[in-house]
Amino acid sequence: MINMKIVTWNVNSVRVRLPLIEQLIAEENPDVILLQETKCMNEFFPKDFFESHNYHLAIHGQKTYNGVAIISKYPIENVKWDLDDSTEARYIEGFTNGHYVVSAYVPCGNKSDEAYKYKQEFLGSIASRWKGEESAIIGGDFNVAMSDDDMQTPAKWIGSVLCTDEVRNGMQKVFDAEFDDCHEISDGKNDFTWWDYRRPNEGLRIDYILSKNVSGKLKTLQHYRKMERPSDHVPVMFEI
DNA sequence: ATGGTAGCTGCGCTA
Repeated sequence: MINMKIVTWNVNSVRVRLPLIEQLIAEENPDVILLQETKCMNEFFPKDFFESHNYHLAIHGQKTYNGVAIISKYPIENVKWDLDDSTEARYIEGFTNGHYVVSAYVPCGNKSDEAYKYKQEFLGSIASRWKGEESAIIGGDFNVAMSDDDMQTPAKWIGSVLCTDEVRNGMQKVFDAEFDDCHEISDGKNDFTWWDYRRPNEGLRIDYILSKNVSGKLKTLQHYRKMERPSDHVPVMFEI
């Protein structure tokens, strides 16, 4: 029996993506939606839209860049976004319908040496935050492809900050905090979650839903890539 | 071969 549906989605602007978010709600009726790259300050977040669909909100926005949110059919308690002392809005956690949930937007890390360093620190901070907790569900854009199976064209990505040994080790620290990658490859390398708008045949799996002490089934909603004005990421859904 | 697109912003930055 399914008792909870959780979707994570890097929408690349929540306001531009509202029509597709509305379709997601109509098709899947998720209990929880974890958003990344909302790209707007809290005062401009489309609260009325979500509330009219009977959702509660916990938002952590920022002008132009980043921005994360937890959208839930249930009240959201113990909301926190101070994972570290950064001014970048990349993290939010809350407790809803009996579960700790997290929406995380890990830095890409290709902007500068500092950004790359911060990517490692950010992954370490997530691992530290949840290491001792009994149960949690983290959805997000981790900007890490863990293996060649997560890459449509591995040779094109050699040396990329999305798949260096260092960032893979950083991501491994999160797994080592007793999180499971719920993903199962069904029929080959076909479960990518992101494509650069300029390179439509070089997909990567960099969006994950990780859980500890919660079992469920993961599904990548590929058809959201073929719609009008798609995000560069597709939604990933976890059914408990 | 080092381009290309998208979003937000304001003629550049980030991905």
